[in-house]
Amino acid sequence: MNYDDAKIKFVSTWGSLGSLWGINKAMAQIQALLFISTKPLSMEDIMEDLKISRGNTSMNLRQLMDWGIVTKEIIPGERKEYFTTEKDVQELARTIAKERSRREIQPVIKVLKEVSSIKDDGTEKTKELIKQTKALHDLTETADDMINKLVSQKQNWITKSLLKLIK
Amino acid sequence: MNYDDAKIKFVSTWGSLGSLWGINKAMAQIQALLFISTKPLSMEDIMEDLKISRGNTSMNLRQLMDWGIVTKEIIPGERKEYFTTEKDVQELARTIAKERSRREIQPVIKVLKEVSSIKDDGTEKTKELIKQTKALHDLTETADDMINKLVSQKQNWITKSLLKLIK
DNA sequence: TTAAACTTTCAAAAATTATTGAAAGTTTAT
DNA sequence: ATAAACTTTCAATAATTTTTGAAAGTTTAA
Repeated sequence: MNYDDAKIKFVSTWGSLGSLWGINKAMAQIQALLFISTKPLSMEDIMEDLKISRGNTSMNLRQLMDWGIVTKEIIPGERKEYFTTEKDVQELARTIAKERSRREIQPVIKVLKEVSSIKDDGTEKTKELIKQTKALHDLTETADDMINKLVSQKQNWITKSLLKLIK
Repeated sequence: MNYDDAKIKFVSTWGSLGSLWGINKAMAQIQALLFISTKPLSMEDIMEDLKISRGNTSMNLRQLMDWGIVTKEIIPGERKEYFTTEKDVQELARTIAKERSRREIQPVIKVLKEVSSIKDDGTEKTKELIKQTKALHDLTETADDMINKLVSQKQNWITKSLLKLIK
């Protein structure tokens, strides 16, 4: 496989993985493109490479900046804006995990807490609802905590030794 | 909040969380309904409760069974089929993590391995592609491993002590 | 202040994904 | 073998999400 094929394969695979971390295809592809680029890219560059419209590029770049994954790079003397993505995978993972937690997991935890706190009226179905949503609440909270803590270890050694521990 | 409101809130929240674990709304809602039900439910019951069509119910129940989360329950003397879901959250999480890994993460790991193994032709861009996809490959593999291992601990104490370790 | 270079916005169109419902299929009882 | 009770399938439709492209907006240079 040559460079161009590998690049296309990587960008499209990473794009389709977007759903896994809750973003759309174009957004994931733009990030992928920046991730393997040796230099900042302009909107032109991205549109051309991914064959997507200017509007689409603009909107998705904005979202990526909202996520804190992509930053605008001002190149002195240049009129155009250039973009780069976080190049360190650990840091990237940390940012994504944090954002997903904030955007999606926290609100669910809140609802689960609410629902599992309703008054026990003594009926079997109420008892079951409370019991099951409480269990889900605990699990979700623990998992969220763990992901955030693991992923925020900047040094990799802790992760590695943890992995050994649980093997 | 009374039982009915709590139930509706839980089912719809869990449904919208479907995207987080990669399944559609109806599928997640059916699972939610079964999760808090004190007894197995028939297709009729589910259709009526969620106000969805017979076809939709049938297809999504099938998918839930494919995931290994829902099982058919035969009730002696009854003609209808009844359904239940895994009631233990730890086991549920284990099953979901395993399936997602198999369906989505493994194929990506495979592509990352492929792409990061292309021949280094000495150019800067090729070096960058190889370096970055390799880093992503390692991260993805480690994360996948970790999630699977953590989640497959049936006893909760390990999880708890791990959490303490990394706090 | 003007105009060129560039970016953002957003209504409309296209693409994708989910849902319906009725016909076809299956199982069970008699 | 028949019919009733039930489930599955799938083409058509509906809902949702993504993308486009052109007009409006912004910034910079002269």
